[in-house]
Amino acid sequence: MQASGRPTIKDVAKAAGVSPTTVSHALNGKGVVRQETADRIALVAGQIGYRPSPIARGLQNSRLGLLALVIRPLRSLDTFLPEGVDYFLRMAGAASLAAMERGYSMMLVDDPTRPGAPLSATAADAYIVSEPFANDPVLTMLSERHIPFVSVGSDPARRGQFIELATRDWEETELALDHLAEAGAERVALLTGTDQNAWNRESEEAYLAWCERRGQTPDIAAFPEAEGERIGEAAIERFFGAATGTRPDGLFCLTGRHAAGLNAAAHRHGIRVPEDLLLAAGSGALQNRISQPSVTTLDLHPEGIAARAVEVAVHLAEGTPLAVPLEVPRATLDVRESTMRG
Amino acid sequence: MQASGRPTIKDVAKAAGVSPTTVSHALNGKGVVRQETADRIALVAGQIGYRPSPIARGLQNSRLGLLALVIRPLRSLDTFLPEGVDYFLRMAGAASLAAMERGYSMMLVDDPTRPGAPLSATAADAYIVSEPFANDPVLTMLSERHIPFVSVGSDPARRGQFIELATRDWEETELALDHLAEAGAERVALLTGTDQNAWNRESEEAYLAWCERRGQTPDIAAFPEAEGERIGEAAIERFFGAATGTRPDGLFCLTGRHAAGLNAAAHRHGIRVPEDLLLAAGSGALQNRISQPSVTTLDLHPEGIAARAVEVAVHLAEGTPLAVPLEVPRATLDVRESTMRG
DNA sequence: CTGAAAGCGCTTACAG
DNA sequence: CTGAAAGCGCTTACAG
Repeated sequence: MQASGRPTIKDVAKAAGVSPTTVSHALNGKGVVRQETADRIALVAGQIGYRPSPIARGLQNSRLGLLALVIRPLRSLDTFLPEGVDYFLRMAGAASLAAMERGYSMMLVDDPTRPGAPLSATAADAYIVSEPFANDPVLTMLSERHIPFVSVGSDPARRGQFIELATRDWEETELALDHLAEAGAERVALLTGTDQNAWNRESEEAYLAWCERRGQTPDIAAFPEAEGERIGEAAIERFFGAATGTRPDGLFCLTGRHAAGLNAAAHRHGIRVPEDLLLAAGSGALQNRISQPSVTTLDLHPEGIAARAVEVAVHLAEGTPLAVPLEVPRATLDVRESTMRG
Repeated sequence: MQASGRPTIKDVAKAAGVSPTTVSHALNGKGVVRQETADRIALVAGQIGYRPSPIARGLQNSRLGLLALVIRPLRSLDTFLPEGVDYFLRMAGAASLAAMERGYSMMLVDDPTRPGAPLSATAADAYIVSEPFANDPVLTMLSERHIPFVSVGSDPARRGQFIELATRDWEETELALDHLAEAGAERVALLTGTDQNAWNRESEEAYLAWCERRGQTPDIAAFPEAEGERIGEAAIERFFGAATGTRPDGLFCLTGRHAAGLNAAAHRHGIRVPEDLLLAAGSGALQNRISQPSVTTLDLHPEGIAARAVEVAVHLAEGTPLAVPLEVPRATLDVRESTMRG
């Protein structure tokens, strides 16, 4: 008996009058065991409630069939509530399913670098780190410990240093900006977040380049992701307040929650969407689909991203070569009322 | 060196010219090691990229600090998409956070009874099984293998046989039905799901008892959970079609997705909510909050349920007594336009 | 202060 | 067909 009271393979062996080796063989269908013996062992094992320890088994090849997903932005979002974090929830769910399909379990881990982190936090065979921050300590730690990982979106301070699933932040931003221009916007502003990740940084770079090409003066404001829809009033003040010079007639919000807040605040201030302001959001949330007016968003296809990330993680865990192209599926644009004039 | 190429404690010992024991002591701050030696060991360990194997460590006390959440209804929902499954996503997110706070990781597991299930699927220290089906094989398996678990909502065929967090399906149904009656409904119908779980069963029982008390003829229809909003037309036909005798003027839908579909379909058929039909849903989804008209829902407080379930699971994992009351927080009613006349 | 030995619960060559 | 032995990578009394 184990300390915890759980019967071990020895207990089964004793009870069945055989050796542990034979129990192992019988229960795993390996080696050669007389049918009669195998049956008896199975019976006895069932009777005394034996279950093989996955930990002891995992010790042989030091693999548990466990993947871990670390969604970094959740740190600053400070919530798992679904409003506006559709993207991450869809990603977590899809990643769990994709892992299951490949014979792995998926663990959601907050921050494995935390001092009090449980044993399991570092026990995964491979890690997926979504949207790491600049010089992200999680990547540093995984790298130092030689734990395989793939990041979704690069660490903006260490591009290309690790295995990363390239996101298409740049082209996605252009997709949205071009759409706003085609819809009739002359002066497009950018509302970004304050997290130091690739999504924010590259989108901003892409926006600046886009403005330069069009000969437009850039107009950027950053608000904390965690504020979500609450930024509405402040953002209206920033872009349309008395102190403002040229007002934008198009706005690209990098997050759906910011867009939702701005959409509602615009209505309160008599700024009509889409007549006065064409509005689009980077990562769509359910409320953007349902709001009045509904808001045009990018669909980044987090399910596709998750599936790809899991595929890579499994290859890393098993040490097989990465035949996979290290990029995510292309985003699509869901055009809605906020960018449809007339 | 390990087979996988990962350095082991022996490698560190060799490189530092000490015994594995001393390495263990030094790295874990146990025993007594001269500062000088400890420093050297730390340095060498860093250099060769040593990381202690959580699996080997876990073997000592056969605990990994890992909890698992099995959300049974996801099987039939067949999706992790957020629409209308707010409840489970909020639950999964909150459970992950609650686990982290208590020094555990949380694993989302599909079905540990599956033949191909990974080692990790059965490696958790304790399991939380949400809304088990009747005679749920997952509960049977966990029970047979003496793996600690708590079910959220009972297995309707085996009530009270296992450790379960009692849900308040009965009183929650009454809360919604009473509200519909107070709002002016004379003939309240019930739209339930087809899953064989406690939520569906007990709600139906509560509804029948409620009808009996009020002297009202019960009117129940069941539609598959997986159909979600697509049930709209069929449900309208069922309750308001030509073949229907007495039409209901109040309707309680057990799921938010069903309610959303019905709400939209009612509008298309000229059935006004709330004027002609008072509508309430059992487990609210975001779209119920945002739809036109918005729909009154119960808030089951999945975060509270998750926190409680994790608390119980941790006690089970650690073998400490359950001082916790085995019941979930009381649901509240979010009254919205669909039940507000005038 | 340091290390040899036993042990955690399994699996796997290998010998009988 | 069955079992003794070694080993997976650690930790932990215990002896020196």
